Amino acid sequence: MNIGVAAERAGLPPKTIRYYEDIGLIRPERLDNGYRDYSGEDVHRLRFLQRSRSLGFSVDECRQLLSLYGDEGRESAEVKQIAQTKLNEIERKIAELRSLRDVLAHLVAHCHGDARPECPILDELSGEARSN
Amino acid sequence: MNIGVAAERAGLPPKTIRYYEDIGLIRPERLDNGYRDYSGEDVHRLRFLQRSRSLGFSVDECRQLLSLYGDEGRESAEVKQIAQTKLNEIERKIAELRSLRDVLAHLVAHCHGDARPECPILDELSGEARSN
DNA sequence: ATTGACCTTCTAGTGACTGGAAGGTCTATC
DNA sequence: GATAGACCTTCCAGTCACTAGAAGGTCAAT
Repeated sequence: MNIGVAAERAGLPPKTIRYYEDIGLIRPERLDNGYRDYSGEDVHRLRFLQRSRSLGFSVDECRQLLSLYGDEGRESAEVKQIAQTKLNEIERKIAELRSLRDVLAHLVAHCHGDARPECPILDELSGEARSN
Repeated sequence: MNIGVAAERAGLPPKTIRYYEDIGLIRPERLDNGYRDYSGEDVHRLRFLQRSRSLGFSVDECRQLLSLYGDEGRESAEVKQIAQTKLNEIERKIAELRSLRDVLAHLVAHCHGDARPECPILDELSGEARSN
């Protein structure tokens, strides 16, 4: 099938699929006219990629996962390790964003937000914060 | 003062400071030997940038904030608007990451993580998930 | 024959830096 | 005066994961 159909089935834009080919994630057949020809298995792999990317795995992690997926002799421990590491990363990002949010929420709450120039947000950013 | 000293005082790498100059965020004087010469005020602006970047504002938002900071006739409402928008973005990102985390944590919890190849994580990514 | 939708490759741009190369300058020491 | 080392300069390229756009080829239907 053509890239447009494969794209729709995989839930990925054609441009992204060509990019994935560039970086060696998939190798579809080619027709005589030069068009890429995707098999059902190719679409399967593309969906795998779409799902793992949307779960926050990097392209390189997706490459590893895809290779493990195709490896009959894999050990699930290896997959779990990758997922656990990603989970830890996500936890760290959440914690970081939460503390950002707290600081920002505090600043926003203390700014009048009117026509006057006085602004605790700018004061804080400039390092001239009056305590609270 | 030289860029190295300014960098240390602002908490930014020299490379980043040169980049900020490239994109027009600061314009230090130049000495006869071609070296950049940072004033106390320059360092102040750099610290402002360091702080606002670390709070999650994009460089363009920092540019706006910096311009508001230097504008005597600003209205704090405008600053508050920028910060509130950023706050909303951060909230959205947190929510998104939390749902990612939940999915991933669920998968990790259900993977044996041993020497066998069976793996619910891969099953899910491939779309062959057995319910739970 | 022509239209329009599809496909191809290629180049370049995104954001916010970061690394490295090649070379100039300053300060201190020998 | 020579040299070493730490600093400074500019410029180019790379990061990540695409995405936009240009120029052109192919296909199916009218």
